[in-house]
Amino acid sequence: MLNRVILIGRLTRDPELRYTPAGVAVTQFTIAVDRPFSGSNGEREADFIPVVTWRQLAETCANYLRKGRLTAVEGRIQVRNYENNEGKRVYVTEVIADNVRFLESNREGSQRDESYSGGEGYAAGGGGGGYNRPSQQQPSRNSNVDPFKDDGRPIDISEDDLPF
Amino acid sequence: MLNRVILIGRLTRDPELRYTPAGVAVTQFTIAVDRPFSGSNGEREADFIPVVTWRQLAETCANYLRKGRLTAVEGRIQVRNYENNEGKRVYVTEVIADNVRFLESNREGSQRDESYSGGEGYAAGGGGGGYNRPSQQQPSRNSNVDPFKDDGRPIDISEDDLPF
Amino acid sequence: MLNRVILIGRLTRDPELRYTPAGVAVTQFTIAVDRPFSGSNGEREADFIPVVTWRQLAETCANYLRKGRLTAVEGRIQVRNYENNEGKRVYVTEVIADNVRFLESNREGSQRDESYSGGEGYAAGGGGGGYNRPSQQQPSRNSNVDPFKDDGRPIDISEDDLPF
Amino acid sequence: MLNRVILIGRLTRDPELRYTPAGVAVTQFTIAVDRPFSGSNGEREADFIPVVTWRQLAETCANYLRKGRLTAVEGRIQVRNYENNEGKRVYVTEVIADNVRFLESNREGSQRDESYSGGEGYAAGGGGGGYNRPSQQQPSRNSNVDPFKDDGRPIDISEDDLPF
DNA sequence: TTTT
DNA sequence: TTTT
Repeated sequence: MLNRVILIGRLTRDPELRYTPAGVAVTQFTIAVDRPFSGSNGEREADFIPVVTWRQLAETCANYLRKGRLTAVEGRIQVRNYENNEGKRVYVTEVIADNVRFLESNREGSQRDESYSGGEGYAAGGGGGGYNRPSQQQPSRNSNVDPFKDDGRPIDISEDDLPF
Repeated sequence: MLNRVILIGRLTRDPELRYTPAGVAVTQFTIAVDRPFSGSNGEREADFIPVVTWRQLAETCANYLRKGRLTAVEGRIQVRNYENNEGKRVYVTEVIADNVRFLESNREGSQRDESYSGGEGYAAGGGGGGYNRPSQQQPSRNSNVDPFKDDGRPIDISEDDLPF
Repeated sequence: MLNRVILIGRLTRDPELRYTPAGVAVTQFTIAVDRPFSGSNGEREADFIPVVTWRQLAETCANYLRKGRLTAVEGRIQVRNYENNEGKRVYVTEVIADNVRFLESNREGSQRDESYSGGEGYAAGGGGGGYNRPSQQQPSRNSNVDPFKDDGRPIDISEDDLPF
Repeated sequence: MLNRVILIGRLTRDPELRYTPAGVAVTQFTIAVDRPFSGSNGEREADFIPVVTWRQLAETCANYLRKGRLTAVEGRIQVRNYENNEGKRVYVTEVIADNVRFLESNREGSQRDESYSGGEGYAAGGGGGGYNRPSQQQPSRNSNVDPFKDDGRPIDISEDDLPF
C-alpha cells in the first residue's frame, strides 16, 4: 500500500549500466550507509544496500555517479525471488529508485549539485532519451521473455519489475 | 548517513516473539505491501518485507499484531550477512522498525487505533517493560555470545544489531 | 533537492473539491496527526496539516475521502506566500500530495482498501479522467491568470504549483 | 499517528541558537529546497522551510551549520498557532528535526561529513551536553511559564513542543 | 566483494 | 512459505 525508502550514503563502486534484450536501460549500484551507532566491538558499521534504476534515470546515474560519491536515493523496497541452479529459492532485496540526488559534484570546479529523478510514474516516452541505447523498439510490457537472457552471467532482475 | 523506510501493508502471519539468551525481546514478522502497478501478466503483485522489532516494541507487536492486520512500519533497512553451513555467504535484508502503528483495531467494538513506538533512540529502561520476560539481567551490549543459541532452529539475527 | 513527507492521520472535515479557471481539479483537506507525546498539561495534542491534491488524484480524494477517515498521505512540503489586503506578507505551508491511501473503507461491508496515486510525475493525459470536469481545455502551464479568480472568497493557491 | 519529513537543501542563513528561560537550547534555521520543476515563468523556485532543533542537537547545529551548507533534515511537521497582537490567530508550520546530517564539511581540508541526531526519543541526559549552557537546572516539562519570555522580540515557540 |  |  505504501513503500518508501530514503537513503544517503556512498557508492561502493562505479555503477553498472546494462540493457535488457528489449533495450531498456538498467543501472545497479550499492550504497554504503553508516549505521547511527557502533557495533558490539566498538567499530562503526554500515549497511550495503543494492539500488536499481531504470530507463533515463539509469543512464543519468551511469553517467554521473562514481565510486565514493555521496548520494541520496529515494525509492521503494522490492523483494524478488528466484530458484537458483540447486533448486533453492533465493530472495533478493533491492531499492528501486525513482529519484537520485548527486550530493557531490564531479570535482574540478564547483558545479552545482545536479540531480535527476524519474522512474515510477515517469512520464511517457518509454525508454528515456537513450543516447547510445542499442535498441530503439519499445519494450513490450507484457513480454514474458527473460530479460538479460543474452547476458553472460546469470542476472535475475526482471523487466517485469518495470513499473512504467 | 540516513536510512529511513516507511511501509504500510498487512502481516502475512502472526508475529513471532523470541528472546535472546540475555533476555532481550525480539519480534519478527513479514508485511505484504502491494505494488502500485500490475505485473507483466496483469495480476497485482506484492513485496513481502521482513520486519524486526526489539525490546518493548517487540512485546507490544507480539501482543497486538495479528495475521492480516493493516500496519504501518517505520524504521531502517539493515543488511546482515553470515556464512551458511555450505560455507556460502548469505545476505539477509530486514527492516529494523522503531515505530509501528496498528491501523486496524482488534475487532469487536471500535477501539481507537493504538500505536506504539520505541527502538532506535528509545529512552532509558533497557529491555523494556518486560512482563513475562524470562530474564531480568541487562543484556551486555558487547557480549559475543551467539544470541538465540539455545533456540531450536538456527536463526541468525544478532544482538549486535541492538542499537539501544 | 529532496522534499518528502509521509503522514497518517484523520480528516478533520470532508474534502473540498474546486476547479481553477482553466479547469484543473484541486482538492484541499486537513489531516489531524496525533503527536507521539503528551503536551505540558498532559493531554494528547495533534498537528492539523493542510493537504492539497491536484487533477485526477483531487477528484478521487473528493469522491472517496470523508471526515474522520484514517488516511495516509505522501507528498512534499510547499511554502507559498502572498501579500494580504493589509499589505502584509503571509506564509502558507501545505503538503502537496502525490499519493493518498484510504486506510478505512467506505463502511457497510468490508470493501478492499482502495488507494490511488498520481500527481508529481503522474503519467500523460493532462487533467485526468475528469468526469464532471467543467472545462475540457488543457490548462496552459504558463498561464498567469489567477486561478480561482471567479471564486467567492480569496484563495491563494496557484496553478503555478502544478508540477505536471 | 505518523508524521515523517525528510528534506535536503541549503541553509538560507546561519542558524540561531537561543535558550528557553529554563535553559533548554533551541536552534532555528531555514533550509531552501529547490522544487523539482520550474515555475510558470520558467525559473527554478524553492521552498523555504523553517526547521527547529532542541537540546544537544540544537547546540551541534549551531556549532557546525552555516549559511549555504547542504544539509539533510529528518523530523516531523508541527503546526503551532497563537493569537497575535491584533487578536488574530496565526499559524506557524515548522519541521521539528530529530536528525540532521551535515552533507558539506567545514571546508579547509576534507573533514569527514559529520552528522548528529537526537531529539524525539533522544536518550537520557536532559538538556544535552551543554557546554556554554547558561542554566544547569532541568527544565520542568510541565512548567507553564512562557519560554523566551525574557527575550527581546516576541517569539512564539513553546517549550511545550519539547517531546523529550 | 564494499563507501568516507 | 505469504496479506486483503
